[in-house]
Amino acid sequence: MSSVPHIGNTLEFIQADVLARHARANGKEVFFLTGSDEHGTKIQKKALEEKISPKKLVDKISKITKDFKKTLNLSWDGFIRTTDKKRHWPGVFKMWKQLEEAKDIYKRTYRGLYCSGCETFLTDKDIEEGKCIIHQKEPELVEEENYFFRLSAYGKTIKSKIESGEMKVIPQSKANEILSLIDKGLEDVSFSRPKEKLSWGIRVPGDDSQVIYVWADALTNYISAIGYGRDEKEFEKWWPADVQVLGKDVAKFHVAIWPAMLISAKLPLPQKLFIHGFINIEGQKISKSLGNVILPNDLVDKFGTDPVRYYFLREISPFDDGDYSQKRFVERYNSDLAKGLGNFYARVLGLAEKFKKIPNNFSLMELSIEQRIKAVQQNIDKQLDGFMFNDALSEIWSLISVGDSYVNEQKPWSEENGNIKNEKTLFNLLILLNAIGVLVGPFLPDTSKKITSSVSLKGKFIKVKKAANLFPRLE
RNA sequence: GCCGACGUAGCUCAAUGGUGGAGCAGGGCUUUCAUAAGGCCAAGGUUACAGGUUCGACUCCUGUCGUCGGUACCA
Repeated sequence: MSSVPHIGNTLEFIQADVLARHARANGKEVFFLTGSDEHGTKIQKKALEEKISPKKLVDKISKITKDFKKTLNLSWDGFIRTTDKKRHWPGVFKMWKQLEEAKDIYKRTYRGLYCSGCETFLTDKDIEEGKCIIHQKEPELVEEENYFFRLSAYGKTIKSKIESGEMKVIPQSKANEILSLIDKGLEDVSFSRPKEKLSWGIRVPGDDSQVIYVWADALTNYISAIGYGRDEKEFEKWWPADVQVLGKDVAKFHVAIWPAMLISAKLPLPQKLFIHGFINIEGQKISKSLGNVILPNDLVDKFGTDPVRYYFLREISPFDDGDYSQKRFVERYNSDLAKGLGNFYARVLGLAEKFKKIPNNFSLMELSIEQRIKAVQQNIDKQLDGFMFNDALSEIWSLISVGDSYVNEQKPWSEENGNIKNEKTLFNLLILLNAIGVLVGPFLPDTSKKITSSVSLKGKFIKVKKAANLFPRLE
């Protein structure tokens, strides 16, 4: 990333975090990795514009990105920077060597139309009537020596891995886009640049005049971070990844180049690639020129971490582009969080606090409620397996409706019921509330903690302690 | 241009070829334990449009219109 991540870039952090927390809750050992790609032309250019060194620039961006861990309450286990010479570079060198050994790296003259304004080679769509669209200048024919990666050799294999489900690409529509590219035939890709053109990067092993092109460098982060090239035991423990979460803009690189590199290096492929869409703001694309960029911190300061997580998981469709709208946010917040979960919490605990002692006796459990909780649990597993964060959440919310209806039916505030009946009602409500608190954990970690620590199921009697309103209503 | 996806209630989205559903918003009724919260009920649709296949089409086929992607060195 060449600038500070906005809410569009942070969606995947939240999604990946839910997957990691959910897997941990199911007893799996998890390594949740993220990081920042810090090399490449864009960084070099941006640094020049800001009149600071590339190192200073990436330090700044990386620090801000790392702060999201706290802002968004993320649970990553590792954060890799591609400028990290100790942890990342050995993996890149090893990968390069493997590709060379497989004879998939070769030197070739690249001939292209170069625009000195853009400081890059132009493609057909950058050129109109022989001139660069941006600079209205005729590009010059430039030749340079590059190392190339034999991507063309791997199209067929990648296709079969996708079609057989060995590497699942979700959603299918994105898989199809790549498959049609493969059918047209993949071309070899340039994997290095002369250092005069691009100095900010990792030098090609054994050839000091060339710098490794950003994709070859950056994609390797997934394995360098977990030990490839420096701690093989650790690497084998974690690779292959169960899932990689990525944005649609980088789908092509992850679904074509990355698997090709892995196959060439004789490494297993990630099992799933989940590709999310983009976020619009009030129906418009995020763009600096429109000035509609929203930073995650702005939202969190205003609404809190869990509500922000909730909105993006519940309101944004996991596979298509989504929209952030202030109005929708407030609607969601009030209906689901304040009047839904927050009110249910206050309602149940308020009732419970009026009773001196609620026996902690599971024989009081209503079968229908118990079964409903179990069903929701299973459905969440299923929904998250398919990355349907929104549907998983509405499963949990259906339990709140069950609870609210149950309160209305049983009227546990009425003394006419007698103590025994009311105790049973409260027992069921507290079990239900606690279950909701647990289930909501991967999505809303803070809220989960607040709920579960309000209900203590340890002794002979249930102890309750009502905290402040979870989600004060917004006007 | 070529390839592909999509178009369903005001909004966000569901519906193996077999009576088009849910949540939210808006409307009515109702409860009082709770954050002027909860519950219940009704309403809301020519499934973009026009044809076709079929006993039967949101679903399959063709065309039109509209929206959005992909079209390789843009993190």
